[in-house]
Amino acid sequence: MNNRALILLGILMAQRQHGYQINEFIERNLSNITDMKKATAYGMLDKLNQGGYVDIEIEQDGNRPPRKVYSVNDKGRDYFLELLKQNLENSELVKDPADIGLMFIDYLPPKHVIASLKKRQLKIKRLQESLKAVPHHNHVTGVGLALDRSQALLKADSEWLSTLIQKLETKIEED
Amino acid sequence: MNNRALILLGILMAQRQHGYQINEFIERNLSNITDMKKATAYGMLDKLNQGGYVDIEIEQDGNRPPRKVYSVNDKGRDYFLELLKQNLENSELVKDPADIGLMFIDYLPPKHVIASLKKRQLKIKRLQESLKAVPHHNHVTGVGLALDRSQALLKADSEWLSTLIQKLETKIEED
DNA sequence: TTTTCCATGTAACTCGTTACATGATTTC
DNA sequence: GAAATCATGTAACGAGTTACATGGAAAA
Repeated sequence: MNNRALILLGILMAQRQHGYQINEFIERNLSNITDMKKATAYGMLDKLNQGGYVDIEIEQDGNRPPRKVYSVNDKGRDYFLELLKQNLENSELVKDPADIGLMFIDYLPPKHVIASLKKRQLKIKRLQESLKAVPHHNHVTGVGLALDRSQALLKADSEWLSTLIQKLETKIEED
Repeated sequence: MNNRALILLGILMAQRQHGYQINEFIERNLSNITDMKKATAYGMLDKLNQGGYVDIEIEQDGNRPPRKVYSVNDKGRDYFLELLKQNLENSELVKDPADIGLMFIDYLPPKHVIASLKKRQLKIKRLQESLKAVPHHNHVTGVGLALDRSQALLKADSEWLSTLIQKLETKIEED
């Protein structure tokens, strides 16, 4: 249900952290997994605190701005494990925008379609490369596992696209 | 950019229709492609009319409620083709909730993880069957093409999951 | 005669993003 | 001395969903 909460609790399970740290981590390491923005994270962390899932301690380092350090408590740990279990069990059809245009390719001349799909192919290749470029010091488990799945799906997408392009090309030659 | 508009214009490209008809079509035939709800569609159709992309004619059949029949005009046709081209060219990483839990499997005993992932497998199988059950009178092109892609991705997902489960099982045996 | 279908619409709400505000501190 | 970093937060906005309202007609 609450995937944002799962992400935040999961990050905090590794160690207590303050919001800024968490947001840095999300931006730097989870950009391929989630779009969660800072404002959303800060708000969610407060909600998790109000719900009694995380504790807050305020710390200060010299004259730097004070920071709220969040840590998962027992209730939060249970909640996390429950959310995790649900997430692992679940599988839903993702409504992928990439499907939409495919429904209507008959309205475009086949040559145009092929040209557009080849551009799509290129973008997929770039995505694949950007995923490969992610440092894989944690590539067996943790974040790396999620990236591994993304790569598998990208590969399948790319292969499917190739055969579609081929079909369209042979169809053109038949004229 | 505007995928809802693309869907509605695409549906209207086939023939002029009134809102109720369009919503029926979406519910019955596009449930695997989009989640768009009635209120959203009605609102969007009005917006497309205000934007000058679709024309409205009011018709009445006997004593039934009057209906607004929407049809794509020339400007709308151009817009549709532009949106279509953009959509076909595009490919972005889908942020799939199914990735999230994978990052945290180390917090759960391997046996629990395996059990949960097997449940996920089952759900994927069910999704595959439900896609196969969609009448494929239009399965070479049109909606069928989008469903074909979904099936390819589901298959890849399922295969990836299987190898992950296997890895986890052999890991357990090593104890 | 109650339910379902036809046909459209709107008001309230949720979730999340954008954009901005603050203020000290280190870096260029 | 200007810019980037640290650290948190809020107000305004937008897209979309939920839930409801309407009212006649057909089906059960």
